[in-house]
Amino acid sequence: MTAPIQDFAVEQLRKHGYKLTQARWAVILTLAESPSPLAINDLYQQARAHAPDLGLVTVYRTLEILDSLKLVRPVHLMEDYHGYALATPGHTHHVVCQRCKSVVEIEGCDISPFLDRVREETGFHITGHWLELEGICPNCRTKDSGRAEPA
Amino acid sequence: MTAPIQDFAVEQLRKHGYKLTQARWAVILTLAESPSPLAINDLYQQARAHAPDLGLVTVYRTLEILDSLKLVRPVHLMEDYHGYALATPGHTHHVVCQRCKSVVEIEGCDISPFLDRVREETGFHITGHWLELEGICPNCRTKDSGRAEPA
DNA sequence: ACTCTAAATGAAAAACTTTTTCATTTAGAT
DNA sequence: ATCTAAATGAAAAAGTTTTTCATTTAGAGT
Repeated sequence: MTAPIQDFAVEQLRKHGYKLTQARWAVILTLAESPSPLAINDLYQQARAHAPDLGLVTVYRTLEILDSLKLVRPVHLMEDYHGYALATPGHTHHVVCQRCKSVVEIEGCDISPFLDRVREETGFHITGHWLELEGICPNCRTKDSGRAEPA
Repeated sequence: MTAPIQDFAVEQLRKHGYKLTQARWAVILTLAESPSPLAINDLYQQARAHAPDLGLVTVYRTLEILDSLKLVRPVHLMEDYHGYALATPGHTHHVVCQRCKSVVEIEGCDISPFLDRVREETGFHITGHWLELEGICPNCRTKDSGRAEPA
């Protein structure tokens, strides 16, 4: 079993000289526990379960740090929703379930044939990409028209 | 030579029963003329060159319509910037130049080998994706450390 | 275990963004 | 030219994010 993702986040935080405060722990834990990306306000609400007098400002500030350390990644959906999910370091992507909004992180991705084509057609030198996938998770697929609303 | 992209937008607007007002024309033209995706406020400022007493509210409202008709697409960059670019219908992506922020639309994309892998690994049934590419455009590449700042 | 201090916090205010409301104007059908 | 529903801009309201500042806290040094 690999180390929980929140441990990595905490380790990195420390490594970069940030203190591990209750507020930060609450935010990290909430993100780690959440099956789906959390919009800032939801993150705030849920994190208060772990740290009752957490302030919204602190959530902003913590996300800012986590983002700068690449420990969290914004997840945009095709429709409206926009939230954050914890991410392991390196180049990863997320698949989000349309129905229940749960996210799964995907390591690596090989879309080089496509990138080659773009390079040829546009003359751009491609330096990076951002890919988000949307689908239906196995769970929602079986329980076909079942429940499965997230918090 | 294919029809200018703004003509298509106007045609669609009409087809859906929207009036072609000065304000809307200014917004569409500004987007069409812009080499790079425009954040809402920049769009507003620039569009006022075509319609001096345009209001910001109208820019919001126009974008809302254009978005609902899929005539415009939000473009997120890895770093901060977030703006809108006119898009032809159907499934397309954008490549954005890191240096000068110019965008080029890319038609079609075949990343199915990758999608197959994700399907296998996660069990998700993939229904859609959102891909954005970042790179250096031919222009910025040749004029190596040259200028090339957009508006 | 206790002390100390820079870093972090929450509350309030300020700044900024987006949406709503409403009286006036305009596109375009007749 | 006339008419009317749709669209507009200005102002207000609602919502989001950032700044400021006095208080609290993590954790290094003792």
